[in-house]
Amino acid sequence: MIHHLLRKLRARDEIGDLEELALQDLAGELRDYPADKTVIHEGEELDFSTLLLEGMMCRYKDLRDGGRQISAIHVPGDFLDLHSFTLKRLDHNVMAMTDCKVVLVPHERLKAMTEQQPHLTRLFWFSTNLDAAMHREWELSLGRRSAIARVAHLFCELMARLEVVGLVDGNGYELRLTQTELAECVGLTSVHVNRVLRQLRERGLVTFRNGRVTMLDRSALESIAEFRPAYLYLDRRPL
Amino acid sequence: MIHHLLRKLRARDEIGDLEELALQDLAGELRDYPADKTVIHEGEELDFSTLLLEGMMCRYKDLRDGGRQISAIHVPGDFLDLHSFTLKRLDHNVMAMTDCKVVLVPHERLKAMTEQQPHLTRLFWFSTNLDAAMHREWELSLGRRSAIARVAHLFCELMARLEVVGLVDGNGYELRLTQTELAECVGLTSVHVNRVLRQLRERGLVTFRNGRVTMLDRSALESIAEFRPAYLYLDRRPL
DNA sequence: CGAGTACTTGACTGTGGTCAAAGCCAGTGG
DNA sequence: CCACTGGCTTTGACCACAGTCAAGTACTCG
Repeated sequence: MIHHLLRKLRARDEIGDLEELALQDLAGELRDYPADKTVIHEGEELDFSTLLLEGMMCRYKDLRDGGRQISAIHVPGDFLDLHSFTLKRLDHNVMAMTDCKVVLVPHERLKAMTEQQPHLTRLFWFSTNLDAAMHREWELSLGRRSAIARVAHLFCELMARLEVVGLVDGNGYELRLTQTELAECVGLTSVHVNRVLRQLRERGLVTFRNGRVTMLDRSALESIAEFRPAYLYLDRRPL
Repeated sequence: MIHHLLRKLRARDEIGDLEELALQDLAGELRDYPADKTVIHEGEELDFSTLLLEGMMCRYKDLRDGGRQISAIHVPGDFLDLHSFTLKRLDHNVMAMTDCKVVLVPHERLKAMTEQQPHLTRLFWFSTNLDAAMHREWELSLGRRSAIARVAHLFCELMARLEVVGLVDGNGYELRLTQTELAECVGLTSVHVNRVLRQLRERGLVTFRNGRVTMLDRSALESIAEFRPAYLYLDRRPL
């Protein structure tokens, strides 16, 4: 069940058999969420964290005028809100972008883990720091990249992250988002995202159709995005 | 010496006397950095984290075309790179924006802390999660707020954070940044930041002159910024 | 007092936003 | 089987916010 999480963690450090058992013991209630359901609301008190098993989810914040910014996309193996363990409530909403399966991890069990498993604790800490690193890269996109580079960068990031958990097939991956949701990730309007997607297609770089991203020329795409995956920390360094 | 850090942590949770001693024992070498010095370079291997004692520092990333995005500003009491404890190297640069005093904390000692002090470990984990929360709020600014709201929001955030560590005097605070640096925080050009600052001044909201921010009408400023400080987690919740 | 840096302002430009209409497609029900 | 619905995508015309370029001003510091 926690197979994707294990893949994600083992891409970064060794995990012993006993630790694997300890991880399995964290798992609590299983839940299914339908697409478009907001499952955690800003400010709500939480006593569990949520591990995504299947599907894609996102975190977002709204502005008074209806503007919405998605601050992170999550793929299987990601915790959506591991940070709620120390923050106790969230500063953002969490939504299922597709039908999803998740498993809840009570904060009690996480607390016990911090008392008994310092190495796993450091790995979980790493995992929230990795989220922060992705936030920083998105800040760079939102603040300084052109529209086309922002969209290209998002496609490159998701390709790299989905490779880690084995969800890339062939030269692309499933991505069941609307253009409006894409726009909410990259700080553009859906109209402009549509124009950018056409450009990317016409220049033979990527296509995004029928809920699938297909890389036509990955290295050219990474080049216009200035995608340098170092911020994803994809190598093994013992913690 | 770690007085600002203690204020910052005690704003969020109780810290016992023994824990205070343990925190003091973390401190290693003291250093002074001059303004504008980049003190940590992207990718560099690190075996210590840096606690800021005096002055202001920032983290930033560059793009090929010379574009620069500042992803975080740090004030006294902040760790600049506590996340390097689990990440081992950084995905961004760190620069002193003013003359600064810092103290280095060897990762070895942090590791020992994770083995012996689960409560402090959770507090430090909290602290990196707080950084991530600020990143998310900046993503919202960069992606969706208007130019004037972005600048207003930054001024409001710094006011709130400096209050915590006692560095607000009267109705404002010292902020020795150039307009270009401000622009690099909010994803605008320095020319446009200049125009926005004039507007803020003429509308009687804030002034930013001679390295000082002066709030003329704080609540109006917070309103146009849509500043809601919940994301700073300024209340006490036991970890 | 001169050099260098930061700030200020104006004229012009361009990227991306807004508004609106039409097309497309899957799902539903008659 | 087809008409209808509603959500998503596509396109065009026009607009505006913020960028660019350039010149001039104000301060500091040496």
